[in-house]
Order: sequence, then C-alpha cells, then structure tokens
Amino acid sequence: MDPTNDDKNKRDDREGQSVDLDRLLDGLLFDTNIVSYSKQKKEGLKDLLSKPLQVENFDTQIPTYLRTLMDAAKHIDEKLVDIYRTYDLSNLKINYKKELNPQQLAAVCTLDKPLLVIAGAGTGKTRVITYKVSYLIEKGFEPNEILLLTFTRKSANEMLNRVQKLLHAKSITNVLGGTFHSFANYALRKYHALVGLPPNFTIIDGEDVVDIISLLKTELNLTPKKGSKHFPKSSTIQSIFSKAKNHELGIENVIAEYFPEYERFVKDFQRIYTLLAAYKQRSNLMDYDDLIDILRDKLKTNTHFRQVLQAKVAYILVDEYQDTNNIQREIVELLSQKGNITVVGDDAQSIYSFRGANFENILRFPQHFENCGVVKIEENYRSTQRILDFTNKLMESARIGFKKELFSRLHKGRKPRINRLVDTTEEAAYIVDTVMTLKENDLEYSDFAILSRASWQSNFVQAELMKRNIPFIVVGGIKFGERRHVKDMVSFLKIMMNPMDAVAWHRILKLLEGIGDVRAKEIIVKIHEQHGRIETNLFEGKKHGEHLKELLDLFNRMQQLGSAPVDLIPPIYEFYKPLLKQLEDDFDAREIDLEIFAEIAAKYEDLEKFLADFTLEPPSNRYQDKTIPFDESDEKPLTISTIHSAKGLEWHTVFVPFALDGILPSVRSMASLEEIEEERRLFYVACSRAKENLFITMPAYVSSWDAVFTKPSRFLYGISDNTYDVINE
DNA sequence: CGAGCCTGATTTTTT
DNA sequence: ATCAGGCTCG
Repeated sequence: MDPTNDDKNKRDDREGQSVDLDRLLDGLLFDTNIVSYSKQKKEGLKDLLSKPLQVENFDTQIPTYLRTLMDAAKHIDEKLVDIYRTYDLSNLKINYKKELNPQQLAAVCTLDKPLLVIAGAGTGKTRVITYKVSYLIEKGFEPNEILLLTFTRKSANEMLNRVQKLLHAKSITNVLGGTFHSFANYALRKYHALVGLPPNFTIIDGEDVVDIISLLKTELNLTPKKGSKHFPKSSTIQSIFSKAKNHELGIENVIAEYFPEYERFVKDFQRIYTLLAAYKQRSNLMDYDDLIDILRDKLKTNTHFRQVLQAKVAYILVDEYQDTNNIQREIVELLSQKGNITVVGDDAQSIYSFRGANFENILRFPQHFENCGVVKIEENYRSTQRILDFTNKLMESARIGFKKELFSRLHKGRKPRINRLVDTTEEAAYIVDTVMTLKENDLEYSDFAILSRASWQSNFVQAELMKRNIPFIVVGGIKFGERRHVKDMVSFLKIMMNPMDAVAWHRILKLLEGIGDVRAKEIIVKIHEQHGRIETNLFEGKKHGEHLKELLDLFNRMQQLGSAPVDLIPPIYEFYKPLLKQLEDDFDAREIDLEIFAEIAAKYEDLEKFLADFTLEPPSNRYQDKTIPFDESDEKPLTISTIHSAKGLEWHTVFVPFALDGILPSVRSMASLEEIEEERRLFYVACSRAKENLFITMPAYVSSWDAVFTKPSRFLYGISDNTYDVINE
C-alpha cells in the first residue's frame, strides 16, 4: 500500500496534469535548461548546460594533481588494520566485543598507531567515537587529557553524555571538546600570557567583520562615482578575505581564482585588509579565521606553548575529518606528534570546500602519518537496503575517493521515490500531504525532515506548513544570534568584557539619537586613547552629550554588578527597550527574542564563557515567529534544514526538494569537476539521512530573476532506474 | 545626522 | 523581484 496513492489521486484531480518523469529525464519536456540569464553570463551558461548531462566530458581534463590524489586513495588498502586481531579487554566495564562489530572494535581498540577510520554514512561513527572515549578512560587516560574535536559543540556534548552513561560515571564533562574554533578560543585564552595575547579578546562573527569593512570603505573613500566601476559589497570583500585565510592564499590569488572580475580592485582590497587587521588589533578582536590561524601560528612558532599543549593532550580524536582545512590539519599534526590520534571521517561526505575544507586531508592522511593504520566500516545501521542501493549507485560515479560499498541488514524497505510537480507550490503541497499521510502510521512530525540546497528553497514548504498549522523548526539560514536586536544586546555585554571593542561600541553608540557613523568614530577614538575608559565631560554641551552620559551611567552601574549575565541583562534591557521600540515597529516580535536571549544567557555564570559560546556556537534553530511557542508539551516539530546543516543527523523520512539541474548541482558549481563532485556529495549527504523513506521531488521549473531551471538533477541520470520509483500515476 | 528615494547588482552552503 | 548601498535633501 503506497501511502502516497490516495493522495496522488486527489492531487491529479486538482492539477489536471501529471508529468511523465521518463520523458522528463530524457529532457524532452523542455529543451533548454536555462531560459534566460543576465546578459554577460547567458551565453556561457547555455553552452555549459547544453552539453550532454554526463560528467563524462570532464574525463579528459582531470588535472594531474587530482590523478595523484586518486592514486593515493587507491593505496589505502595497504594500510588496513587486521580487524581480527585480539585486544586485551580484561577488567573493563564495557563488553566492547559484544557491542561493536569487528571493524568498529578495531577502530576503538587500536591505540598503538595513528588511525584513520573511514566510516560511511550511518555506519556508527558516533558509536565508534563514544566507545573510544570510554575505552581510553578505562585504559587509564584522564578525561581532561582527551581532546575531542567535532563539528559542532552539540555533537561533542551528545557523545560525552553517552560516554557518561556507558561508564556510569558521574561526570566526564571535563573532556576537552568542541569545535576547532572553540578549542582555539580555549587554548588561546587559557595560555594567553604564554602566547602574548590579551586575555579578554572578543570574538566577532562574519557580520561584524562586514560592518568594519563598510566603515573602512567609507574611510578610504572607495565609493567611485556612479557609472564607473562598482566597488564590491562589503560582504563580498569579507568572503574574499575569509577565503584567503582558509585556503591560505594571498588576496591576489583568491581574486585570480575565484573573482577574476575584481582583478582591478586588488590593491584596494589589500589596503582594506591591512586596515582591518589594525582595527582588530586595536580593539582586541578576533574573527573566526583569526582564532584557528593564530592557534596554528603559535603552535608552530612558540615551542613552549606547543609543548605545554602537547603534554596536556594525551589523546586526540577528530570527527568529520574530511571537513578540516589545512590550518586545522596542521593544528592536529602539531598536537599529535606522538601518533596519539584517531581521525574519523567519510570522504564521500566532504561538503565544505567552499570554506577551505580540504578533501585531501583525509585522502592523504596515510601520507602525513606514515605508520598509520586504516579501518573501513561499511555496515550501515541507518537506512534500508533499498535506500543504500540508491546512494551506493550515486557515489559509484564519483570520481575521487575511497571505494566502498555500504550494506544493511535492516529490512529491504522501499525504493526512493522521485516525483515532479507542476510548480513549487504544488511541490510543497505534495510534501506536506505526504507527511500527513505517513504520519498516520504512528509517526511524529519530528520523524520528518526537508533538506534543501539553499535556505530560501524551504520558503514554500514553510508557507504550506504554516497554513496547516504544523510545528517546524528551521535550521540554517539566518540565525537567532544574527538578528539586529540580539546583536545589540550582545554588544552591551561585549563592552563590559572588552571596553576596547570598537565594533560593539559602534553598534551601541549609533543607537543614540544624534550619533551616526561620524560621531561614533570620534567617540571611539577617544575611548581608545583612554584605554577603554571615557570621560563624559568631553562631550558636555553637545546635543548627544546627554544620551552619552546616560549610557556611561549604565556601564558604571553595571561595573558594580559582577560578571554574571543574569545580573547584567536587566539593566541593559531597561536601557535598550525604549530605544528599540523607537527604532523598530515590530517591537513585540522582537521582544520575544530578547526573552529567549535572556533565558539562554541565564544559564551561564560567567560572561566571558557566555559570549564565546554565543558567537562560536550560536543557537542554531531559528525560533519561529511567535506562532510556534516552544513549550515542552507541544508536539515535536518537523525539521527544515539546509543539507549542510543536516550533516550527521538522520530521520525516518527525508524529502529532498528542488532536485533540479542548476540547483543541485548549483549552476555556480558547474565549471569544474571538483565542484560538481562536491555537489554530488552534497546530494549524497541529503539522501543518506533517510532511514525508511526518501522522497526526491522537483518542480517542473524554477525561475528566478535571471534564470529558469527545468531539468531534473544530472545526478539522477547516472543512476539506474531500478533503484528508484517514479511516482507518476 | 538620518529618512527616503533611486539605482544597480544579486540567490549557495557556515564556524 | 528584492535588497543593499549610495545620494539628496530637510
């Protein structure tokens, strides 16, 4: 019984047409993929897309370095650890042999050499890591000597909770864990004296950097008269800088490679870059990239620091190793010179190269750690065999990577289903209808997820869900901590911690009547001159003097209140509320955010820790507008997420909408083999989240202001059609 | 200084 | 179609 059948009939009545997917896959329905595009790019893109929809046409142009990489991957088998080797497992609380399969056991118990664990999707990566932490502890390692680097703080915490349960231990929370960024923050703050940094530096996010760049841009007068050249947006400049850092390229190289159209601005970018660095230095600020960059540099150049950390870290575990960049790899290498390391990852799930993640790290691990061992885990515990058949096929055509064939002992299950609807609205309706039908089968909303390539693509489904009053959370996209009023509140706190923080000052000062960019800058210069203190009388008599005085009073009062966020927030709020009310007309909606903010902050005793956590790992859920209250009693919500943010997670039923060529893979990634391959992996990550049901859908067309996409994703072509069903009655 | 209009560029993905 | 950022004017 196909749960979607009834639904389908109903649907057909309504829309009066259904699309034959076979014809569709042959590309007969529409013969051009892109109907229009902005003048300059139009021709090139048409060319690209009119080529046969096969990746084959890249065969002749695989660069040499990729070939060597592919070769490196082939040699992996020579390093395989003997999984039937025996380990001394006496006197341990946990029966590792019983609870793990042979591959997992080998991954957990191999301590005598650096270890690379290639764990396919759903093969129990988390299980391996939690058991390994337990094993290490049972073998006598102190929790606080174990460094567990994961992709999010949340996953680190989940793993540690599980370890705690496994060992019936009261507390193992002192395991050093978290993301590379939070570890860098921890290390640099803790040993600030050793490495010559101030202890109270503030961490700023990408948006803050964008704000600084905007200021510098006006300062440098980089606003050419209209008609002539258009200087790029601050956010573009920020991404250029970030790319430069993450890929360890000079700005001129980043431009040459990724933004050739900005060639003529290279000099200007470099000037801004220098000023930006000075600005951050003056204000005691570090952005995300600085954190890991500085940690790496200090580890490299400061022997004492390196030794201290090496001595502190007795064993290193790295999760999601395929998504590390070169800097992160170096950090890992610098810390693990004794070979006391296990990295876990899946090359098939490497999806972060846009921020410097280097696929090669995992493929070349055996070269960097010559005496290493390798364990491959291929038994999948997540998905049904039918879903694996599909995803295996999908990766079979991947050009680079370790070959593996996942299998499952779960029941066969249903083939993935592919459906094409007339437009985005129908697609959304189909998805929600299907959710409703399946849900009758004793499921909850939280068993469903909709995973899209870009965050805007979920808008249609969101609208449909709202219409039907179905609770959902949105992961990815604009985050809670990035909202204006939340950032404002944070800025007050940041000033308390680091009074030199010009970004925070600037935000706050501009709230005051009569103060704009110009005045704010003047005042900040004075603040800097006085090392963070400020004399009110300097501004007496001026129009804004009064407001400024009130602000300073606020800070003075707060000085008396210690450093607990709970105590600091009420006075700030009292001061800020009237300003916000005046500034924004949707005050009520924002007020709720501020309450949530206060709640989150109240959980921290210490300001510094709160601020670091809040910027490094902002609450990822976007709290839905007041319509969805977050009460425990409520039904657990359905998940809407970008594919990137869905990494590592799983759901009973997964929908992948917008599976159109040009969207997945994105047009912007069609120029090179490497980029297309990353898109394929992205598609793979999305599909492999599904345990029981996988639905791939697409509207007949998607049009934006500059393009129309009509063909199904090219990735579907490469897969033999007996691995999926086309819904098409 | 800042509100408001006009113009031109612009839709990946995130710590 | 939308939006940020620039420009003008009060």
